[in-house]
Amino acid sequence: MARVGMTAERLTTAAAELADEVGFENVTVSALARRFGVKDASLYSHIRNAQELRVRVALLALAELADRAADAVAGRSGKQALVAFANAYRDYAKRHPGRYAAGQLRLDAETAAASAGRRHTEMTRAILRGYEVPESEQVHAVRLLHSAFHGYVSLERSGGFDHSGEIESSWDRLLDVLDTTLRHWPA
Amino acid sequence: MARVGMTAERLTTAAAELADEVGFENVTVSALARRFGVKDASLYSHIRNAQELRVRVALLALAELADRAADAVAGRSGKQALVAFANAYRDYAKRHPGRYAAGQLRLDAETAAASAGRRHTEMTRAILRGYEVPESEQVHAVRLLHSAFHGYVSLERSGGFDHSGEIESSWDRLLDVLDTTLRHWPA
DNA sequence: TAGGTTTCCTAGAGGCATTAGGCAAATGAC
DNA sequence: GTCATTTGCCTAATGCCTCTAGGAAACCTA
Repeated sequence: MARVGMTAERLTTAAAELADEVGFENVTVSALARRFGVKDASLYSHIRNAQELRVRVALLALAELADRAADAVAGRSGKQALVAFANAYRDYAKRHPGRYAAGQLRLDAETAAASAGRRHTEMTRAILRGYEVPESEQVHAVRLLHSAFHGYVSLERSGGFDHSGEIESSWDRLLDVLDTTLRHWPA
Repeated sequence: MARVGMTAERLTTAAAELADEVGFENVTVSALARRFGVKDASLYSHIRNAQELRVRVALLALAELADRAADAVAGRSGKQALVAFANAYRDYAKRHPGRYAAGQLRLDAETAAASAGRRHTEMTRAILRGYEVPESEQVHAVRLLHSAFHGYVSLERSGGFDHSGEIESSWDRLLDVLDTTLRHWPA
């Protein structure tokens, strides 16, 4: 039986692509096997189980998002950096809905610690350098920003904003308001 | 064959309870059938399919959350109302993780319009009465609040805050900051 | 080339979702 | 109470998904 050259990395990449096409929840060992023209059982030479596949896609998504955000933020500071980061974040979610969803997977502590997730935090801290948020408040400011971005994108994706339109202007206003809030961080 | 008295409502309630126990994604027709001591196929006398079951649990969760929030907000205004609403929201998510997850299900436009989702929006608008956010900006302010609350709860649930502690103080600061932001809503 | 390792397959088991038809309980009409 | 109709549960079956174990062939190394 000729080998098709599957590797865990190839499977992961294909699963990520499939996630964007059919939704992360519909990425299955069976669907992936069909994509490679092999039988389901063949995949277990490369991945332990379906959960490992999901975790791999999640890690890939977190890394991609961090790269995109880093590119967008490079050379910018203050409001420009904030807006660039936020737009990279939302843009990624819109272009790669399945990967974005994968990035929300709950990971075990060890895996999470090794993921690109901490790069997101570091980048956000770097953005805060353009503002005068006290050191003791930085963890709170980081969480406010991540909550607002993720919350907006999440509600947008689940249709929470479908009835009232103005989605783009709400996003722009959100960024304005957050910028102002950071510039006048309350004591 | 004696009847166990299943109805769509009873199935929905049981599914919601099961969601909180094992996670919304693990609520299946099979698991529910086991809970009632009947065979899987018997449930189809009462529900059309698994998707209908999920939608029903989603609607139940949205309604419960709206009731909780309404109770919490009653008789309060300004920052107190904001904090009460937000705390009801997060509290519900913590006590009923499975139901909360169900509430995020993407619904078709008709179902969404008939759901308790709009009550959330109305309540938030009522909270804004305690602030001087211009009418034209209210949709943006509502979305900022919902994004922040949902984002925080969501990231908390998926372990995004596990590495740095201070989760309660970050929440309290978030509410302070949002209150201040509303009081000085930027033009 | 020989031998060891790895990858693909088959077979199978168990879980999940759903349909169709049968039988008995429950309900409604007289 | 009797009878007809409706409804709810079951069985049987189909198809999809996940995963294990063992076998055959491809691949790699010495």
